Amino acid sequence: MLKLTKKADYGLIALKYLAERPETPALSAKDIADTYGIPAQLLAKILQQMTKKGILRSHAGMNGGYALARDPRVISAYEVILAIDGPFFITSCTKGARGCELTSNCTIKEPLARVNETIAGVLKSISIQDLAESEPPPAHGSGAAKLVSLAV
Amino acid sequence: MLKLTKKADYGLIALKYLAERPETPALSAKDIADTYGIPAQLLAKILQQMTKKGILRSHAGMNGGYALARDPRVISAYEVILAIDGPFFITSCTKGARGCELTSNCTIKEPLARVNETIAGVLKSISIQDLAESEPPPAHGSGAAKLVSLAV
DNA sequence: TCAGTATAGGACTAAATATGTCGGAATTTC
DNA sequence: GAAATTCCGACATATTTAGTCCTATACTGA
Ligand code: SF4
Ligand code: SF4
Repeated sequence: MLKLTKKADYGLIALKYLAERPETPALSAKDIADTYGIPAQLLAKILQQMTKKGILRSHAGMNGGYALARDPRVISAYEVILAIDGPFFITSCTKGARGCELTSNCTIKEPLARVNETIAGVLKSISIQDLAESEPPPAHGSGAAKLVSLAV
Repeated sequence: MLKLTKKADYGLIALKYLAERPETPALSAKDIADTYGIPAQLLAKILQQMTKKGILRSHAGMNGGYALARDPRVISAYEVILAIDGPFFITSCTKGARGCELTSNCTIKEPLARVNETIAGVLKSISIQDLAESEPPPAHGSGAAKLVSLAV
């Protein structure tokens, strides 16, 4: 419940890895997978999905691989999760077609939709750059503090 | 991914329903389940779990049922989710025993732990009372605005 | 005291989702 | 042309979620 999929997790790891190596022209899925012990074929698919969504650039052939398509500061965690796992909803109802049958008479749908927006906002406020920068565990509040407004 | 379980959903619905009827001494699981078309036995278990965690009071026998154990203002959505679905973690690693094998050399674990705390904070800031009050869809920002500090 | 109503809880099944694998085709470099 | 690599769909497996069944226990009121 309310858990990130490993695919999204893997995707974030890979992006962070790429963000930390801006000089390298490209890294193959296998390279990254081996570094972290992630199943190579699975990671390959994840990178492909991100490529389709414009987060990565890909290049086939020898010395090919993937590179960030944009500055890591303008790639949000939200965007990554969206690319890998599809639309982001904490409830089952908003999930397009076969949602929840209670949708019509459910009374907590609206409040939860706002919670959903808030969490999405949190995720949107985090960039790949933020992940890459937080290498040294900050003593206390060293990172940039962000304010998220929540209306319930 | 990052989706609330239906059990937590059902639990919140039931609590809201109870919060809106402070005068009634108790409502049975069946009553609530029938009102919303939720599987009765499933809801019963959910209510039992919340009773064990001290969110509800229960009473067997005729005219028995469940009632809020505390003021709805001091029951948070976080607490409810915790009672129903167990410890709240968006990542697999922090999940006690059989987590993720990457835990040792994973570089995004720490940042994600902070995201986890932020989301938990959002959930903690929402009370059952908030859910019950938001009945009339507010025009815009009618609800109490809350600020959540996020350090990445 | 007994019948009816309700909670309590274990064991189980079924459905859905997440995770990982296989096999092959297309692309690029050397 | 051979090796490295992305690309893509179909498949298989594992885990989680959702829901059911059955039985025991507790309380109420006639
Ligand atoms: S309709 Fe209500 S119960 Fe169904 S998924 Fe949406 S919020 Fe949850
Ligand atoms: S260790 Fe890293 S990859 Fe594994 S679950 Fe935690 S954050 Fe995700």
